[in-house]
Amino acid sequence: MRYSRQRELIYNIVKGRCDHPTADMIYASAREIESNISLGTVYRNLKALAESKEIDTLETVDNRLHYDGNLTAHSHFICVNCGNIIDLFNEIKTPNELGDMGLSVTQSKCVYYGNCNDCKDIK
Amino acid sequence: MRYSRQRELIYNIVKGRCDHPTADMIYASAREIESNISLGTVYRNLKALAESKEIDTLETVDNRLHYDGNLTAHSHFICVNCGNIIDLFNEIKTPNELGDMGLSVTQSKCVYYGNCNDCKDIK
DNA sequence: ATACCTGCAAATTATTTGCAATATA
DNA sequence: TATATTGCAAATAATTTGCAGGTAT
Repeated sequence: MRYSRQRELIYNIVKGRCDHPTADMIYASAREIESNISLGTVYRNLKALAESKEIDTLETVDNRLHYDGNLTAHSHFICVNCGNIIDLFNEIKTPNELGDMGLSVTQSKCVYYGNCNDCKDIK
Repeated sequence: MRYSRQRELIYNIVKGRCDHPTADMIYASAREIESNISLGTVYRNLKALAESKEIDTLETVDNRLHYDGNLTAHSHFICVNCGNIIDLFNEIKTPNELGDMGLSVTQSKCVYYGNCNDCKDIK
């Protein structure tokens, strides 16, 4: 991967914020600094950065991909009312522990990724 | 919600299969029985059934919403190579336990849903 | 009879891609 | 110089929606 000013900007934006922005949010931020950066470039670089594991992705019910600059292991709480996404560090897991933070959990979804038995030897 | 033959069909399709079909897969199944059911009807009813908690949704990296007829608490394993989605029951959680099933875990994503502090009193 | 629900097709939204020009190594 | 990357605009893919007619209660 060759260096590009645009990719570095996008990387820094994602790394520098604590919310979990979508591509268009990152595009808006980027244009404040690089006024003619294109949306295609933002999408292309977000995808490249995610593939090279420099940033992480978060899939939500709103059907838009969210990006996360924090690569340390953590979970997320998503408010079904306002859509706010809250980071959960320190192995906070039980509904009771989350309740103590003011978060009433109604549902949880846990997804593991990796290679299944059939694809064990591939890549 | 009023009864409709189409919704009952869609509901039965989602409940009756163990994979985690997308809207177009459900549409294809539905058309085998109800040959002129429309894609819009499938989308509308899947959304309605998910909102009324009769079926569940599963968000994946492929950016298509998957549906799950199994409402019992369980997690999922998604193969990053073939995209196959495997149900994980019985509180199987650690990478070691998953390894024993032939699943090599490289990543996990856990998302909790509910109301945040600001939205506590809403609905 | 009153809405809810449908099929259809067009609209919307998110994301991807082809291309000619530009920038990096 | 070779080719990765860009901006732009058009294409694609998933999902939603407006509407006129059909259907459940």
